[in-house]
Amino acid sequence: MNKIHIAIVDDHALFRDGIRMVLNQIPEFEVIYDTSNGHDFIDFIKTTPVDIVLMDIEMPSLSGIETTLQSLELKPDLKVIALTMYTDEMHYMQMMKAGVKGFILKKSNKFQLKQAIEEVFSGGNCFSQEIIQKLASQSIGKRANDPDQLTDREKDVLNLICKGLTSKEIADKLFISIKTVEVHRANILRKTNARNTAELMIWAVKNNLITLE
Amino acid sequence: MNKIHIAIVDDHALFRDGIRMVLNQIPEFEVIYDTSNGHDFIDFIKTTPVDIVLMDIEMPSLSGIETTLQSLELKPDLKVIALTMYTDEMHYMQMMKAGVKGFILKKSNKFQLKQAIEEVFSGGNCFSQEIIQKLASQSIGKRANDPDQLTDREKDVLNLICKGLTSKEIADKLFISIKTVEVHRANILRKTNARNTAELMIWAVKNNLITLE
DNA sequence: GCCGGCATAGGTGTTTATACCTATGGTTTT
DNA sequence: AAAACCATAGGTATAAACACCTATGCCGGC
Repeated sequence: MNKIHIAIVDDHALFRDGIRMVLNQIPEFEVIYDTSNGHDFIDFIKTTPVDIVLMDIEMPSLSGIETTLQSLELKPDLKVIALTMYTDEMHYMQMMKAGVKGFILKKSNKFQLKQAIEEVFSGGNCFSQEIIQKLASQSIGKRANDPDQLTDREKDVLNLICKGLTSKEIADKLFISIKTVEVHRANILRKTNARNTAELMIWAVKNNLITLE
Repeated sequence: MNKIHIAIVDDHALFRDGIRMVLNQIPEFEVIYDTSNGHDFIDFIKTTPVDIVLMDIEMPSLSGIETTLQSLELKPDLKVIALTMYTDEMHYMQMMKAGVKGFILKKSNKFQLKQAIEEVFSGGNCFSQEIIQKLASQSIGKRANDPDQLTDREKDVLNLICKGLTSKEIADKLFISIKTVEVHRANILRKTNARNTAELMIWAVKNNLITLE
């Protein structure tokens, strides 16, 4: 029987070691590679086929989103499952857009992980219940109030603002000019009637556009 | 030979499973208990002796700090090692004050973890290099006086900041100079390791010092 | 009585955010 | 095709936040 070949990309070494052992304990799985950064992973898949990748979203240097995009450009059949700590709409949307086949929260247990990998390997999707419910409740909450809708790009910027990034850092992350970020900021403030970053964050939390946990 | 009995308290099940396997692989270690929450752990140690506890700091409901305090009240000889994802001065100070014997970053590797456990078990301390350097650079010029938590006045200012007031508005509201508010702001930022208002609000929410709803 | 922590406040910078403005290329809608 | 909207980006300001400095009066512990 052919084992499912799994790679792990996560900057937390302890977590990586742990997942590796958990998965290797399951007969049909074999972790063939793990690394702390996206660059190494991109190099790796150039030479070695991989069935499933468990990809951390929050990583320094090359983010999980960027790594996924570049990986799928090289190997369009690669099945990427995003590992995330939080339930965060922006990450979710970006990763979906990037082409991941599923999400797993780090607080899931090994049975859920096993199920997710099997599901995705056999061609399906896997999105954790909590994330789906959260998204659902958010889209309901959105229709209820707020006449001034933010555009997709504005939501991207809003999310990064609420993570504590400066305009410069947001510009670098989104590969756009700081001036563009400032325009988005100004438009967001106008639409939300917020006077500054703090009021903006309050608005964002109250309108369920971001999560602070 | 007597094995070192280890317990793990962390709300991320996958991480817990992983660490458990990593540690059980090492002959002199034995993970005898793991749980996702502090309450269960407190109950557990009432009946069962434990040598080392790996304690996650960021946990919902009962925090790692509270759990550590209550555990040490019950079992003063318990050796607690804090597991943390971030490098945040307030957390270190609070955990140190609570009586932990060491810190380990989640991005450490298993060798560092093994070393840390052995060191603490044999009566020593273990504070990861990165944390020590960070603390050292922050406490240059300071005395042995531990800057533990926010003062009452700082909490007043923090609350108003998180309500969206500017420094000027806070000054007017508290009948003090804007310069004083700015000093408080700076001290709060230093103590919380936040770089700006957004990061400060994230910290405040995570530490239950403010509510946004 | 001394010392440390705290709240107060001023000085002097740099960096970041915010407020306006114009402008262009690309979609989508009408 | 024209209109409306969006993302992009530059210019020119001011306002606010942040960094690092000194200093003083008050209060509580030793």
